[in-house]
Amino acid sequence: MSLTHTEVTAELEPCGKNEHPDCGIRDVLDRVGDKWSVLVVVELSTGTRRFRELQRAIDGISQRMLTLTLRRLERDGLVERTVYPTIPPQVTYTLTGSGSSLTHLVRALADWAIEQRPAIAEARRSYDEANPGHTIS
Amino acid sequence: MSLTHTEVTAELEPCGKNEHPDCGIRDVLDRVGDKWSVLVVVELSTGTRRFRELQRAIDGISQRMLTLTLRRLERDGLVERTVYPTIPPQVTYTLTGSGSSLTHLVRALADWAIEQRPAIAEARRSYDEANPGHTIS
DNA sequence: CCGAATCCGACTGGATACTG
DNA sequence: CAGTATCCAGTCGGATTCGG
Repeated sequence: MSLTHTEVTAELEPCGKNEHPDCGIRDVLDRVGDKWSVLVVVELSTGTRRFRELQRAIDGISQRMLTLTLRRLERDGLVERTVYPTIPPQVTYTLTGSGSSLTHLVRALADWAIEQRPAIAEARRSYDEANPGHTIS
Repeated sequence: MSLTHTEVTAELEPCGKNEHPDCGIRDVLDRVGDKWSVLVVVELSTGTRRFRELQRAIDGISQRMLTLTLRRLERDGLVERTVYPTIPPQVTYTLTGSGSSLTHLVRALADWAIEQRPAIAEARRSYDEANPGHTIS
């Protein structure tokens, strides 16, 4: 549960450097940074959900993306998939230990986003005002 | 600096729900989840950098992506851009207050990634072994 | 050195239809 | 219900070229 921040941070820097093209953290962070993965993890942080429940809860996700996201999370051992051979079939998803450890970070990130949102919105507004027609976003 | 986790977390859940399509946090998290943004922030967490320094430090980034990433970060008020009208031109980038507050989260995320990497790698291995030819990634 | 602009292939992801 | 498969428009991002 405790994230043991100590000493591990020392290994952080070389990850983006030339001398070490890809230390394998990239693909892990990609999972975290994924648009839908975060929302799925947040939704599952409350408890076990079925496929349709997730789709209804997460606005705008297609069944294709939900399937892919869940498969990837399952592959990474963050989500456990349980199939009940009933008719109609019933499948439930729940966070594993690794998955719920991620929840705290996701929440911290969301808190940060909520906290910084006004400042960021204002920064964007003034930037766009100072640079009209500057296509970035 | 303190992230005030209290009470803010309560507003987290509705963000992905149907009743609230997009509460504006999405685009903020998109910035965090961006592949290059994270690396740029990490690199700048050490101190001020010039354009070419960043490009050399971050392996694999094209000048186009570096420019776009820096512009977006600047637009969001996370990075400050300073131009020295010398010849040849010199431009430096440095994290703002908001930017460095993000650093801690990014580090926590990187720590988590490093910590979970072995488990995730093993989970992927066993998953791929159990599901051969199952194109996901 | 620090970019902007254009081209273009590759991948993403939504819509739809179909299976068990 | 819980997926899989196919199609296809939109986007991302690398390579290249040019300018200040």
